[in-house]
Amino acid sequence: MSDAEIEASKVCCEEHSVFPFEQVLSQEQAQRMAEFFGVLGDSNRWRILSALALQSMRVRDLAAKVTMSESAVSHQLRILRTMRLVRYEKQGRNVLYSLKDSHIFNLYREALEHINEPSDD
Amino acid sequence: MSDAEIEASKVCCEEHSVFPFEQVLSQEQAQRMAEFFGVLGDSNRWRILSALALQSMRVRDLAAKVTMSESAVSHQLRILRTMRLVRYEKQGRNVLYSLKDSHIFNLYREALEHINEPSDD
DNA sequence: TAGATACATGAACAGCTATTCATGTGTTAG
DNA sequence: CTAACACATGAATAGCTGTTCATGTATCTA
Repeated sequence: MSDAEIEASKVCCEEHSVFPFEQVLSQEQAQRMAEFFGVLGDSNRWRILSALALQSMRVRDLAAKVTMSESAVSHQLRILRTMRLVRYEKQGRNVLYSLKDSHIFNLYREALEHINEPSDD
Repeated sequence: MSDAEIEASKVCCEEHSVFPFEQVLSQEQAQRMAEFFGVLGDSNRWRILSALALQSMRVRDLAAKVTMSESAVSHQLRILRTMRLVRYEKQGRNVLYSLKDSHIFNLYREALEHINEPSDD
């Protein structure tokens, strides 16, 4: 491992405690955050995302997997697509949906860590 | 930097791509996630959190800072307290609120990274 | 071409949420 | 003790959200 790589690793880790706020978020910034996290504020969307994390799927199979109507799933996928959380790929009359990137994993783990943290009161 | 520290750095960084889902989230797991992220799905709560990130504050000052009524802020702080995102500290007839841990920073940065990511369509 | 299949979408409605307003509780100052 | 202050909280209401149901569009099959 080169000195440069070691430095890179160090920065990578320290990055997690970099203070991200310089002032109170503006209405617009706060709104953008809220819209994004709001999408993650629905249990059925989490079931859909976790299903797609395991395997890319058609709408029909996805609906069966998470026990929702195809219509409901389709509506939700539209929202997830708007937030660029899932990828859309038309294949004949089917549509294959898949997870777009790994940010959702990091968010999930971070949240889980927070939820499982001891009370400390 | 010792070899051990270098290894630690490496693990820290690689951790970010560890696959967290073994199967579709259960209704209960999904519900827990949704409840947590739902709290982050409100722009006023983000403004409150960002204000507290800059400085611990009384309810009254916080309300002024984010231009909300004291009552509205108090209601929101209750929700943030339930999710253990803020710390409550009574000081006479004032109450000092502060950010509880740094998870919120990581979530914020992760979200921002996602939001700012190029479309790639 | 006709019918079936896969998915999307608009409207409507039920349930949830965040604010306001009124009021309650505990603390400090006069 | 009394008034003012800081904050919390319950009820009510307006606005938002997610589902269902009906319908639309595109694709494949017979």
